[in-house]
Amino acid sequence: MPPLAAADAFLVLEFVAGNRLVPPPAFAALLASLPSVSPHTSPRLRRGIALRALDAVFSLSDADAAILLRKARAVLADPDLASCFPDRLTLPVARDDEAAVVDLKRLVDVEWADLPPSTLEIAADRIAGDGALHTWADADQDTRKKLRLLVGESMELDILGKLGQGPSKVGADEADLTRESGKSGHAQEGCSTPHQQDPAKTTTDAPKLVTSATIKGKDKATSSYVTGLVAPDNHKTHPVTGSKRGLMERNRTATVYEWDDSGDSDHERVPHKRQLPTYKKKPEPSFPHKSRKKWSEMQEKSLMEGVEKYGKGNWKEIKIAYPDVFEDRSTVDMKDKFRNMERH
DNA sequence: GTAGGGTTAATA
DNA sequence: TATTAACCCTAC
Repeated sequence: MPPLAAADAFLVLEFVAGNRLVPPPAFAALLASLPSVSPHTSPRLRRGIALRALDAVFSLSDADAAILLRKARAVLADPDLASCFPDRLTLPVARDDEAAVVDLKRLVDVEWADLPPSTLEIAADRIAGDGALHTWADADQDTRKKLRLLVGESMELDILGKLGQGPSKVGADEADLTRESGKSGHAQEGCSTPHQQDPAKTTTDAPKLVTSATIKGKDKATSSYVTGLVAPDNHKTHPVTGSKRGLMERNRTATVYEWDDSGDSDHERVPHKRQLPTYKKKPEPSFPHKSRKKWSEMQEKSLMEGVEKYGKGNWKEIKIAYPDVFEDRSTVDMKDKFRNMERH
């Protein structure tokens, strides 16, 4: 895989840094494997790294409350963090150290919950979330093609349906889309959302925190740990609709690995001989097969009608002709069903 | 995108 | 256990 461009590395890092579920070793490995993201940093990225530093302090199981407070105080005293937590996140004054630690943990939880969305999440929201209608309405033919690749046909159907532009405009029906080509496309602008950058800061500043030891050796690292997280399988069809899956849709056949962060601290690694963190395979998800759906009388009747009207084998035309009836049936389903019906 | 063989789950 | 409908896989 070619190395990520710095701007793309920023997007990945900014997203992952703010995800508390990503364990420290995985985050450290990601930092090491990505190209330098300087100077593309953001308040979210700095806050994410700062909160990770505090989480690292609280993860010290063998330290008593006084030690935890001292370490947390050191993190909060870092000048780089002052701008991250202007108001709420200050060392609480409590009756004793243990109570203060509890209070601080609670404040850290609140800060995690209040992290602003990442640039990637904002972009995703614009093409498939709350902002999707506006984006799709403004998109021209070419832009919609790109958007379709990202969200998948079923999501596109949903969005166009809400726009009142029926399902016949989707997919192969390029003629309809062509009629709209006069409009100018703005959707892609969403992908170039300002990165909330602070040009004065660089990521070489932020990692002065607890994670600094893991960041120092990052320049020459080439391992791409994240590539093993999810297996791309987007050439397959959608498990329910039969349509092509979008890049943003969950792939039920993907294998998911979890980082095992037990006893693996980065500073223990030998320079230039980086150790891959161990990982364990997650149990299979609980949906091994698409649940069997019996064909309704309406579906059977419409299928027969469609075959009479459009001819056997023109499953796609029939599906388009009865969008509501065959919403949850793929053309393969329809072919199989008709074959079954023919046997009687 | 479609056809046809194979597999699996539900039902008698 | 046999049958059948629904679903999957692969070649074209």
